[in-house]
Amino acid sequence: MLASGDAYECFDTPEELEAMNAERKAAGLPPGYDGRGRNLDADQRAALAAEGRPRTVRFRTPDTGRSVFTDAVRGEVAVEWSTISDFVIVRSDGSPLFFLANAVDDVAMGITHVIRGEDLIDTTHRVLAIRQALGASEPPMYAHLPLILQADRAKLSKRHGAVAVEDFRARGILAEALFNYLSLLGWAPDDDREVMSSDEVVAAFTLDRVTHSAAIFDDKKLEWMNGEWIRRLSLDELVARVRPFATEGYGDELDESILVAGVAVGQERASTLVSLADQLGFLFAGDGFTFADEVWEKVTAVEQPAAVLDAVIGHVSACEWNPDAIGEMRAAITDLGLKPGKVMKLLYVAVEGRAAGLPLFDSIELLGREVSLARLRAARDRLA
RNA sequence: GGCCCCGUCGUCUAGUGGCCGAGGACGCCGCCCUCUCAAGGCGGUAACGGCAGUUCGAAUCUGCUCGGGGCUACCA
Repeated sequence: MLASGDAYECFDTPEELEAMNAERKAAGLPPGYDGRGRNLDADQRAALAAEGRPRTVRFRTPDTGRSVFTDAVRGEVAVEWSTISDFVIVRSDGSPLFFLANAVDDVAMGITHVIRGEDLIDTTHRVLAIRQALGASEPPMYAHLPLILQADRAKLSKRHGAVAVEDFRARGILAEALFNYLSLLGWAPDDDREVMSSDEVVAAFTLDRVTHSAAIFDDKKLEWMNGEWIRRLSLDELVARVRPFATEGYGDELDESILVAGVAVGQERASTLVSLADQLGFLFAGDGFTFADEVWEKVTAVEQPAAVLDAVIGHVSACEWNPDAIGEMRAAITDLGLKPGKVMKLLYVAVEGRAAGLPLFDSIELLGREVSLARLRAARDRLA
């Protein structure tokens, strides 16, 4: 490109370029290279190089005409060459800039389709010009996808929120859900489907249905979708996904049957693996079990809390051992003239340590009669 | 500042001149179910940025305007 004149050597110092842009700004001109190094002859270049000045290579952009390419999602995209000044393609340390590397790499690898973010749409003109100067034929098909923005409409950045897949994984988001959610940002199938597997998305995807405007990332919808996927997983699969979080929180020696049973109960409503694992805590607390102090006052501020606990203790110590039979405790509560729903939170705190968690009757069954009674009695003692 | 891209409910979107007095989903609100709730059921709230024009007819076409984003580096 140097030989053909498509590119030329420059010897400007950073200070000079800075001064040039300051001047242009002061004169009301847009920033950009003024082409001062364009017409140096060989002797001048040699002299400047001899001075020890930094050497860069700039691409010579046309002074007139337009650059046009057809984007698979946006159609024809054009820009006047006069608005693009000569740009650097080789740094003073000899390394190539993105535009050059991009063009060369795509040509070398025979790339046929370039599908990327809309933030690169303007650079396409430069890359295309370099390809042409390189003598490459048949430019690839370009498709620029809309950007994903944060709630404040700013570009998603590492400084705000989770943007790395590891962060989503750590939050207990399933890969299936993240893929599914992301695929629906800037694209939609021609029917009403939303919860789709990657195979279904791949089968339905076409570039012409890609949206044109940027999309804002909605965590709420992601979590909803994650819940949908948690419900779709087989129990074995879900247990495998939850296990790491459970062992991290409750130790490596977890009772497998309890874990499986707990996950089965939690699968119905959980929205993330983390929240599901979190709800399992009371099953593995052992002697370290404690009530949530912050809610104790509130849940005990009901009618006859002591009588309720006594009645439930009585029922649990004698009933058959299955959720339905354990659930008969409601009758015992009703006998006291109380509505079960009104005092149930007290029992949740007593058994699970918190006012809301896995369904109580299943939880008591999993915990076993002995442990359940011990916890109920501990709550009763604390009341007194 | 210049250039480029974009503009339908709070959010993701369907919609390509009449089927739209705008559909779905998340969220939110209410009710129901109910042992808590994060699940489920039912219902509701809520949008074509604005102004001109083209047309018998515009969310859909054109212009202007306003708004948002991107690029404009010896970042990628």
